[in-house]
Amino acid sequence: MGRSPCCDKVGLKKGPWTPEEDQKLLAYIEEHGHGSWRALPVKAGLQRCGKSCRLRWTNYLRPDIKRGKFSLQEEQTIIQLHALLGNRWSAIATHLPKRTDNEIKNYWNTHLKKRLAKLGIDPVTHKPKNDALLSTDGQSKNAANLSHMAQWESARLEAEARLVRESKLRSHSYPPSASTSTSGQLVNKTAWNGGWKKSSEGNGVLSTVNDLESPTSTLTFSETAPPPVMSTPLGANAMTMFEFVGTSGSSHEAGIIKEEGEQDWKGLGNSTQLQEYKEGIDNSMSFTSTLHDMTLSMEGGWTPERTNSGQVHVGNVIEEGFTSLLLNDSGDRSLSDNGCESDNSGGTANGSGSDSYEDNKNYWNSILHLVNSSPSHSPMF
DNA sequence: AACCGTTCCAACCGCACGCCC
DNA sequence: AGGGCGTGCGGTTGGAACGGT
Repeated sequence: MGRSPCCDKVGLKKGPWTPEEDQKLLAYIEEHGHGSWRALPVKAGLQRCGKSCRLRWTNYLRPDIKRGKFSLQEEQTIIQLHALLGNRWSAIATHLPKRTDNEIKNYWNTHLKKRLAKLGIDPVTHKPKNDALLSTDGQSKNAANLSHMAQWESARLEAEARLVRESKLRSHSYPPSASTSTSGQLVNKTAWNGGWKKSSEGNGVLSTVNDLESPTSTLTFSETAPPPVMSTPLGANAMTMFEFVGTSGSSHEAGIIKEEGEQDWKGLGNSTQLQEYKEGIDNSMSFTSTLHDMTLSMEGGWTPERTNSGQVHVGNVIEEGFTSLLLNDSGDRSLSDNGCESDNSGGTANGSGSDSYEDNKNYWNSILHLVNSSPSHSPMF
């Protein structure tokens, strides 16, 4: 199909946005909605191309954006989803409410990719770089099965992400929230695009409101109404998976956000916890899965756990398990050539191949569990 | 203090795709 | 059917911030 240049570049400003520009853009969108992005700059009195305005809005000024450090849970969600979806940042972003694809992409490239690499896990394939262990007997076949399943799930998620985007476009009931701009401004709005209205900071300078919740503490998922489409019997639980992400509750107030989270990663890894993780999944987690008809039989007990209860409990079990798995090799520890295989099981530290295999299996287990739980947990389902 | 290398992220660029005429 | 338009998406980059020497 034809492609037109994004805009007439002559005379248009590029580079960082100034507070004044932000203000103009916000004021216009709050009053009129964005409408046609191409037409917006002229109407809003901005010397920018529409694309730049759209980006500034979607990645920064939009009120329903959570900024600040990623929580441990968010990190893990990103890693798990990346294992399934690859660099489909927008699809991943649909699972992380209030995070933009750009932010997730940046975070992946600057933090998570390196961390996985450090662990000896290929950030592209999410397999151990030393893949010899997987190349034998039925394991490669299992990997192929998983890969096939991931592709299938990926396609499904993509379609569903589209649906959610469409439904979001139709939805216009946003609650009050705050967002920050680069200049440190805080903007406080109550409506957007038919629903948003500026909350009367009449002086033209959007005010700093000290008592606003910090960006990382404003995430409450009741704010985002489930899309009208694709309701599930578990609709009310749709947010379960993310409920603890960035809430003002324990994790945030306890400072368990990224930097501290990294410490967490370091502190959690040991074989006992790995075992607890496995047991925890067996005992505590139940899934309603769109994949439940697919049997994935991995050697060594790789079986999808599922009950018929329809109840979903995704909590710290999987988080900690995944954390343990990754953190055995994270942080300050220098990795030898055998990378994750050296002592992934923490306390055991025997570097046996079977441990590596077990850990890799658990790594993928955790990912599979995420997939299993996603359809009924994520905001879009 | 000055310099230099690294990290991080906001913003840009170009392609792809869907919709409409 | 095919072309134009609008927008979404993912890759890349520029420069500020930071840390080390």
